[in-house]
Amino acid sequence: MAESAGPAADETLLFLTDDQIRKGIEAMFFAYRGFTADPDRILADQGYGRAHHRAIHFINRSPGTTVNNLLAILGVTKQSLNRVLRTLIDDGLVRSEVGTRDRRERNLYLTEAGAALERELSTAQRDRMRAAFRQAGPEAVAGFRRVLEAMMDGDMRRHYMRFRESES
Amino acid sequence: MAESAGPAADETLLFLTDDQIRKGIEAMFFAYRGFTADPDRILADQGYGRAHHRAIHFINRSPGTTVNNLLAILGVTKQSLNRVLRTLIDDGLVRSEVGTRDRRERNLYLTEAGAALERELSTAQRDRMRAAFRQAGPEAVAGFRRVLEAMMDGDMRRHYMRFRESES
DNA sequence: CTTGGAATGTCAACAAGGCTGACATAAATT
DNA sequence: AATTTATGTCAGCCTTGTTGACATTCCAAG
Repeated sequence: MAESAGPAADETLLFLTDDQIRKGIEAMFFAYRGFTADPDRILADQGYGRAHHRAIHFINRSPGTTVNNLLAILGVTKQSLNRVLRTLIDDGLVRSEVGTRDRRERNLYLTEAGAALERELSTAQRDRMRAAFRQAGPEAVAGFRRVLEAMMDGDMRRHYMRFRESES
Repeated sequence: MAESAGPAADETLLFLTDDQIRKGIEAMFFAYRGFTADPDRILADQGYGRAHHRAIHFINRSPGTTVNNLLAILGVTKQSLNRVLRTLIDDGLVRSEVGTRDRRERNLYLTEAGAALERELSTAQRDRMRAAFRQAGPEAVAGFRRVLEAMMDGDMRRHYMRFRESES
């Protein structure tokens, strides 16, 4: 188009200037701190960390999931996950059952105590998210999700979408 | 209101259901991985980590900033920041000047090499962010920012806003 | 002007949680 | 029977968070 560099084009693409993008980057950085702040506090009290939260969250989301599945979602090594999982199992928050279909697999479930901690963590995190959602309004929330989905890596989007469907 | 639990209310508040919120939480988790993936790869090649990226980013954003200022923004202990800063200074990416007004302070600047790495990192990160922004559209971007701003802790929002103003 | 406290930065040591590599075991598959 | 797959474990490394101890510098109260 002849006037693609004209003022009209500049105006419609203002959200793509380096400055706008940089603001988006910092927004992401600062918001993620807030996003994890409340669970982090609770976890610190119990001697756990963010890694434990992630494991608990995804075991709760899909009870009976296997170690391998969890590895793919969390994107860490089995050694790293194993250390976290071991403490959760030893502390009686997670139950690991030998798979029935394939007995090499371990199916992971939250125990009652694990579910209790999960509720405590997700309540804190949801409260903040809910407040942010309410304050921003429904259309902002839709935009928020659209941008985040476009920002994911393909693999991660697959895991995200699979969940969205299963819970539609 | 009498009909606050009626179907109309349910519909307008659908974005506040536990399910919607949980999707927001997972979107945040998966998107943050994508957000840091590209810089992480570059940094790993050079033997640096995310902490170095953060320091470089904020020194670039406000040249001459003090260590104390950086501490407040990054939300880590001075000892932790110092280690990262030390390697950056030793490697000639950051210059630390004794403050003129107050000689206890150190004013931090990127060297030419530091600025070059900063450009490499921010280009990678901006490219992904720009693609996500373009794909989602301007209204989604506005919503994205509104939700993220509402999600920040007060302190962090202050740091975020201060920057937004200074770069208006 | 001196002295005590506050601010700032550095050094040392430790912990969490990533990583790699090597290896064992059991079960499924070919 | 041999191979592949899923899982677990040991050992060791790195980054990046933490505390504690300490040096330097500034400022303000006496």
